[in-house]
Amino acid sequence: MKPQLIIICGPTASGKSALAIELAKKLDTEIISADSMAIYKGLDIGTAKPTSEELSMVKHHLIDVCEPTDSFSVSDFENLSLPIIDDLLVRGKTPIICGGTGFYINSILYKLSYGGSAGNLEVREKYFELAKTNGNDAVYNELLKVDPKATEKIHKNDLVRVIRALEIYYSTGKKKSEQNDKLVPRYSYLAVTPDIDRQTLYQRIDLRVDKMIDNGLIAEVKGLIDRGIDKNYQCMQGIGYKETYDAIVNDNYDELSYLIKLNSRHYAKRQVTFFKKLDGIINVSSNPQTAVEYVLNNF
RNA sequence: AGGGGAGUGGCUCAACGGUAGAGCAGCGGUCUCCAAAACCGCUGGUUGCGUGUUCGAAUCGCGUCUCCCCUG
Repeated sequence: MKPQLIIICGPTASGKSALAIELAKKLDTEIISADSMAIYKGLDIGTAKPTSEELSMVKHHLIDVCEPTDSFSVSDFENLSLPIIDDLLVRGKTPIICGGTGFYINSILYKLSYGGSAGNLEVREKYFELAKTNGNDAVYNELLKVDPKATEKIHKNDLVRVIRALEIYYSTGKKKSEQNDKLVPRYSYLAVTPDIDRQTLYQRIDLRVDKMIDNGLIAEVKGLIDRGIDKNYQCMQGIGYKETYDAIVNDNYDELSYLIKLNSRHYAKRQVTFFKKLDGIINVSSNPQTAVEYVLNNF
């Protein structure tokens, strides 16, 4: 029985895209990008988007779907990706999900309730303010009052999650800890990740970052700044973007390359950790040709 | 060559007589609407080398090596 989806995930610079494109050509299908930064128009160099040539060879979805001024969240991703997947399935094609944002991939695989509410900016701001004036513990104590059980799984310093739990409570009247989602995949899938040793991966990251800078990353970020995009916009949180933004503002580029490489390494490490837990994930060769063969044989 | 300063974990530094601490890096992990985000944990050092003083030295003395600055 053929799996419904092929998932290609893994750390940044591991060769996911090349594998996805090769595979899509062989299977005559389309790619759905699961990348929280490639969704933005105008963020091209720093996100290592597929080239226009690659994009013309294989249809890619969920790249360049919003403006740099937009906010975007998992549920946006979920809402956009599911119909595309279903459409491809109806057309008899196997969707290839390719990306490094594990959280987004999870939103395809599992029907999660996400607390049943979107981000509540009012509550969010209020408690961030409280944290600033009275410390993280003060916010944590608030959560202890309304949803003590949620507190067991959230570290008190993890402000984002502590506050999110509060948002859920004050938006819906229900507790985050009462969510009982069953983690049953919506689709059957074959998930693979390129197998690269850490040292090689880091070398590839370094090379890629050098290339980004050579290819005009700074000019790209300057262009965004000229359009009024500042650090408060979500897209400016992307690795490569936030560091370049600071360098431009401070007019000091001494550590730019180092910082982007460093943050990319940390990110890659988190990705590796995240994808380890993906049920049934299979390590495949980091050589695209070999990996393609493997997938075709097991598909 | 003379004078001065510095040598502590991969890096930057702390401790200045009571048998070494931190930040960063590195490694591991968490993840249910900001996820390229946010957060947690762990491993590294017989303090350049030798010798002396002392109950006790990274800390003081002497010697030696290396680096930096100043003078020539």
